[in-house]
Amino acid sequence: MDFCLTKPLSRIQRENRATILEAALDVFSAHGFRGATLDSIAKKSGLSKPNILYYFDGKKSIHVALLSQLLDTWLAPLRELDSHGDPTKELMNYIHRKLQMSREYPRESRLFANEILQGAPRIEAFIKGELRELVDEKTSLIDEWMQAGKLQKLDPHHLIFSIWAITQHYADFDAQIRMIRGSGVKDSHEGSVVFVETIFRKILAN
Amino acid sequence: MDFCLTKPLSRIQRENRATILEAALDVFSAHGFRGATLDSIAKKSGLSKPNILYYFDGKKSIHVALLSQLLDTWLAPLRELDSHGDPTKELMNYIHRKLQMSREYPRESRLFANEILQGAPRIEAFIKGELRELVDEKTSLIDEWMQAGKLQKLDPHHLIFSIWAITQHYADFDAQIRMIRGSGVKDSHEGSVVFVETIFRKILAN
DNA sequence: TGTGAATTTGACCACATGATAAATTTTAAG
DNA sequence: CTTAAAATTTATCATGTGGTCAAATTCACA
Repeated sequence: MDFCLTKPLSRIQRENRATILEAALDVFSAHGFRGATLDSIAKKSGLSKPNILYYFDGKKSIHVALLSQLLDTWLAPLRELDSHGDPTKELMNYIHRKLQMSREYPRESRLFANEILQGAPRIEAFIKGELRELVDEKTSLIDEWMQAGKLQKLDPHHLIFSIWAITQHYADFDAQIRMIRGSGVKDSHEGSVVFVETIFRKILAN
Repeated sequence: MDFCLTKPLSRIQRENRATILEAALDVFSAHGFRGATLDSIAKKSGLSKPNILYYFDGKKSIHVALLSQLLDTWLAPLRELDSHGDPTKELMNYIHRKLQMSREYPRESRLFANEILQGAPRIEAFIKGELRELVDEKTSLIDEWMQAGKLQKLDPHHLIFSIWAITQHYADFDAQIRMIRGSGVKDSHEGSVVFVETIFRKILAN
């Protein structure tokens, strides 16, 4: 069994698929695709290995399900960049939402990072298609704002890359950050919000 | 055989160990530790699998050799941050060198990223020790500069993290960047240098 | 409660992969 | 050249892992 276009899922199907995906997200984000094993997913989910393969067509199928689930939510914040809003406010809002996603969904961020690190073999079509289109659209908008003198003139592609870089860094390199700052830091999240807010306001200011 | 503290290496030993490490860097950086196989390293290096195990104690041993080789060069730029130099110039120089390393050694960057993504299991001691000490030292220096009014006041830890985030992003997420910008970009490197230079000058300006 | 469908399990299998041993070839010093 | 050490290969092993299958169990509904 796998995705089912014809029949609605039963209660058990919905619950168990969700359980499996939850466990798989843990395992894939922590060990990468090759490092993840069906056994570890089975153990973490509390289901037997054959039972997992009853709900998904295979290891790849679970991975794909996780990725496509992720990609949907990944695009949302950028999509909401509104051409009618105030440029700085719109971009700062985007940055905040991206940072928030890194905090709330670090596993998803690492899953994505793992995939890109390895050359994005399984989501190449998505990046070259949907994502690229969206980025093209939004960089055009940002460029208009810049040409209109409402933002500092910069390469809008690099601006977006830098937003991704910094916000995702807090999720992807969390282990390093924690080891370097040690336990002597009170509110690690608030500090990053303030810092990111500060530097991007400066970067965008005309 | 593995590292040899007692005897100097023969010519063949030096050459073959270098050949193996070169091939292994390709494989480990592209597929992560678990995704890398001795067979693929053997194939890429042109040596037989048992021959590889004649030069290294095992897969782990090759990986450790690569990491420790990497960590040495990784610290160098930050170490050179000079307390007697001009603060802005020193930091901009550090940023440039870090960006240059991402361009010249993208495989090393990805090897490192892979390791951190998975919780840095093999270099925890290095990060909590040597790296953390160095970062503490340099953040203190940067903080002095800030308190002396020579730089914009910011959390120096976050400043360093943001430098790492942006510079390494160009190596680690290269696949994504290329797919999004497509083939219609002439000098992709020069653009990133200009952008990074611009935003960090602004960030640091008082 | 009875019945067929849905779900779960235990026992496997085939293959990839890290690693070893012994035999063979190559290297280099005398 | 000789010859012992170094280097390389062939054959092989043990284990982990993705995946299958038929039997057993549970579930949902009349």
